[in-house]
Amino acid sequence: MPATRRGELRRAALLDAARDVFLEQGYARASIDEVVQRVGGSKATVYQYFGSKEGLFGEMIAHQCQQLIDSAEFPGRGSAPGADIEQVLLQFARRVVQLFLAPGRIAMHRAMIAEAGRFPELAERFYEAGPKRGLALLSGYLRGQHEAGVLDCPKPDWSAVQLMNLVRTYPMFRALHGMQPMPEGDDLDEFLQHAVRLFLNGCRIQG
Amino acid sequence: MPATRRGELRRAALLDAARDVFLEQGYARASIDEVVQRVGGSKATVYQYFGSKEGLFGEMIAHQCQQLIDSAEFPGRGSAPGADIEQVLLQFARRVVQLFLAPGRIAMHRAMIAEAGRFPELAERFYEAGPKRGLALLSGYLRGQHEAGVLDCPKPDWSAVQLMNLVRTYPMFRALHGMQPMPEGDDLDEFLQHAVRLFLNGCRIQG
DNA sequence: GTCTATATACAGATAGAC
DNA sequence: GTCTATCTGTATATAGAC
Repeated sequence: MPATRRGELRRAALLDAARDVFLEQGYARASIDEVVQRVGGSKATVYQYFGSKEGLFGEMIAHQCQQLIDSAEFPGRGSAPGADIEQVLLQFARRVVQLFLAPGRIAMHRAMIAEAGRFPELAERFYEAGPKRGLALLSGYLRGQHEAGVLDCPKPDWSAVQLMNLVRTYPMFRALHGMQPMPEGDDLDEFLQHAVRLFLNGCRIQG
Repeated sequence: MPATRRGELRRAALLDAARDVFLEQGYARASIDEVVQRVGGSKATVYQYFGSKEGLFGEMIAHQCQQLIDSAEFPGRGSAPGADIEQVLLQFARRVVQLFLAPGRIAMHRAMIAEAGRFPELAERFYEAGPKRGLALLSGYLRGQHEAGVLDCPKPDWSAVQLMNLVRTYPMFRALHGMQPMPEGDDLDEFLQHAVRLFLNGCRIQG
C-alpha cells in the first residue's frame, strides 16, 4: 500500500493499465512488462504494491467490481408502481443487455471464466457485485406484483432468474464466443420484446 | 498426418492427452512438455503432426466437437407425437443440463470462451456441433406443436432459444464461475420443472 | 519510494542421430 | 517416423543503486 499522494496515483494508474492488458490478452498471456510499459515506471513498483501477478489480477478485478457497483443504476428502481409491467420489464431488459454487452464487460467476463478455477473467490465477488444485485431488484419488483395480484409469481427469486436468463443469455452467449450479438436478420430489441411477452404470459394469472 | 498404424495411435493418444492438459490448465498455462510426458514419446512428434501449439489445440477441440456430435442422442427425437408436452420438454431439459454440466464439458467450455478471441472459427464449430443441433431439434418439435394448434409458437426458433436459456443458463452460469451448480437448498429438478411450466404457460393458446 | 539491471526458470520450436 | 539434445525468446521475480 502506498503512503504518499503520488503513490496513490501510481497505484491507480497501474490498476487501470492492468485492466486493459489483462482484458485484452487474458491472464496468462498478459505480461507485467506490458503493464509497466503502458503506465511508465518500473516493474519493481508493481511487486512492491501487489506482490505478484496473481495479486495484481485479483486487486484489478476487485477494483472493477467496485466500479460496477458504484456505476450501476439498475432499472426498475424508481419506476412508478402502477406503470405498465411490459414497459417496465422491457426497459429493464434493455438496460441489462446494455450493461452485459459493453465491450469491456465481455472481456472481463471472459477473463473471469477462464480463471474461475484458480480464483473462485473473485468469481463470487463478481457475482455479488453484478448479477446478484440486479436479481434482487427484479425479484423485489416481481414480489410486489405478485402480492398485488397482478402476476402469478409465487417464487419471485426463481422468476427473476428466469426473466434474466431469457433476456440476457442469447446475446451474451454469442458475444462470449466471439460471434456477433445477434445473427443476421434478427433484431435484438424484437428478441427482447418476445422474451418479455413470453415471461408475462407465463406468469399471467390463470383465469 | 501419420501414415502408419502406429502413427495413428500416437496421434490419437496425443489428442487425448492434449484434451486433459488443455482443459485442466487452460490454453496458455498448458505446456507441450506436459502433454508429451503423459503420453510418452517426444515433443518433435507433436510438431510433426500438429505444427504448433495452436494447431494441437485446434485439432483437439475439433476432435472433441466430433465426439460430441457422435455421442449426443438428443431428446425429443423419437418421442411419441401425442406424448404429454410437459413431460417431453422436462425430459429434454434434464438431458440438456446433464450434457452441459458434464465435468469435461464445463472445462472445455471455459477453454473455448477464454480463447474465443483468438480462435473464432473454433467457437463457431463448437456452436454447430452442440447447441445448434439441440436447438434445431427442439425448434422442429415446437413447430409441430404450433401447427397442430397445441402451442402458440409462431417463432419456433426463438422459442427454442428461450426454452434452452430457461433450463440451461442458471446451472451452467454457476458452474462456469466455479460455483456449485445450484445454491444450497434449491433443487435442480424442481428448478427445471418451474422453467418448463413458465415456458408452457407463456406459449399456451390464449382462450 | 522508485528505478536499472539482472537472476532464474521455463516455454515453444528445431536440428540431427537413429 | 521417432527420439535426444539444444537453441532462443521471454516471463516472473528480485537485488541493489539513487
